Amino acid sequence: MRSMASARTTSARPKLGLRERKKIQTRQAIRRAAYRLFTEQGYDATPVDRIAEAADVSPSTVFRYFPTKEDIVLSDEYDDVLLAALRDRPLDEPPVASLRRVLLDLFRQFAGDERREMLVRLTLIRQVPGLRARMSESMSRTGALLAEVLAERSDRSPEDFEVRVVVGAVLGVLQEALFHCADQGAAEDSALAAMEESIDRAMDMLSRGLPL
Amino acid sequence: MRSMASARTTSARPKLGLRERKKIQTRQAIRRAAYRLFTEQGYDATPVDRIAEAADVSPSTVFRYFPTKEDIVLSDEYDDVLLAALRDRPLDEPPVASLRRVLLDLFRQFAGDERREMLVRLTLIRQVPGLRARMSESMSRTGALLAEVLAERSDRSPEDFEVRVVVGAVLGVLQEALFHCADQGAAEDSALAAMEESIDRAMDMLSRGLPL
DNA sequence: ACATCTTTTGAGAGTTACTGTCATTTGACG
DNA sequence: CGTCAAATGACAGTAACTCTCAAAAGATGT
Repeated sequence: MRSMASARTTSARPKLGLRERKKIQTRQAIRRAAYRLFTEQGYDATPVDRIAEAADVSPSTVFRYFPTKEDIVLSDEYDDVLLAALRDRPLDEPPVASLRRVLLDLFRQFAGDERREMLVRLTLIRQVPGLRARMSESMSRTGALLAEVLAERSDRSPEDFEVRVVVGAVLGVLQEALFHCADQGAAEDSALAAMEESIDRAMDMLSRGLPL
Repeated sequence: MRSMASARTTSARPKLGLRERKKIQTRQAIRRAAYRLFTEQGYDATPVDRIAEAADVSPSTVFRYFPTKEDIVLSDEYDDVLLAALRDRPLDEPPVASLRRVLLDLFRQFAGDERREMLVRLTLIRQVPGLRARMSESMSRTGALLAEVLAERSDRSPEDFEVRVVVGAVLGVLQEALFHCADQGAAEDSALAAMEESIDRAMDMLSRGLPL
């Protein structure tokens, strides 16, 4: 019935069995229904049962696809992209520079539909404390992965303190930039551009040192 | 029945009515019972009902004192101390330096009992994902408060981007330092000392810039 | 086209973290 | 000691999960 948006996300192989295709469909159906209900009536006000109903699946199925209600909003597949991109940076590039590039590239890759969805997600996360909390955690989980790659690239132990500090700082700053944008510009397109700029500025501050 | 530990925490006024004293007592009773059960059988494995039982209060009462189970582990009163201390720093001191001082002073003030409790808390937080998540959030909440004070001190708007970036970086780094220590040294006293040093090093990196 | 095997789904029962209400208890105070 | 306000406990209800098991549906070989 619908086939537009999945083209780029399903980039891997067009050779998918009916089973796999259906899985992707249900996943999207659940997410769409959820986003719609969340924006209409609010996150807390929409029980999972109603989402299931709207997506025309059983509650069990919803929980099979998303272990928690929060995951419906939070789960994404950017980690792998990020890690791969980081590995591709030249080895002599300073880590903060690499991180900056990789993050900015990621944001720029978002197509129109993805952008709009991203804004919905961000405002939801902004408003619901539970989502904020879990997002911070998933970011620091991503951070641990990034730190591993960085450590590997500079021949350090995976738990090297300095690497972790760098990543911690970058992510702390990133989150701040993200929320800063979500705060001001719920205003469509400009918001994303502003976000890129914010990230850029923040990273500059980090590599120059924080005098302020 | 018990009155030893509350001496320093109750520093404000010894003029407490029986009511207030009992409130403090129950609060401590609940927390102690919870910590004991958590370390004995694990956080997820101990329902609130059992905590209530062990603390000899009703489940309702537990929820009255701690809105969520997570709050039993996470709630503390350091924010006010931190903010007050930050306000007391000389105005010409660079913000990162102020933050460093204020944070280190806080850690140094901890007495023996408080230190041990702190370690229990940290390892719990480390192990339980839900606690990790909510801790990140409460830290960024604290961050917002710190940012306000810093902005005020340098005549900026409370949402000033640079201030938020600075605070974001400092807190990101702080969390990393905290977890780093909790990771390695569950080893009693040395852990806290190591923590102070970690914070110190991390802050140094921040103000010098992140070249690595 | 059919039989079989595997994966996905739905139904239902159970647990637990909360929320709200209301009657009872208990410290505060004149 | 009586009265008022605050703290407590008992209870009912909701919603997010978890587990189990049987039915439905896609994959696979003949």
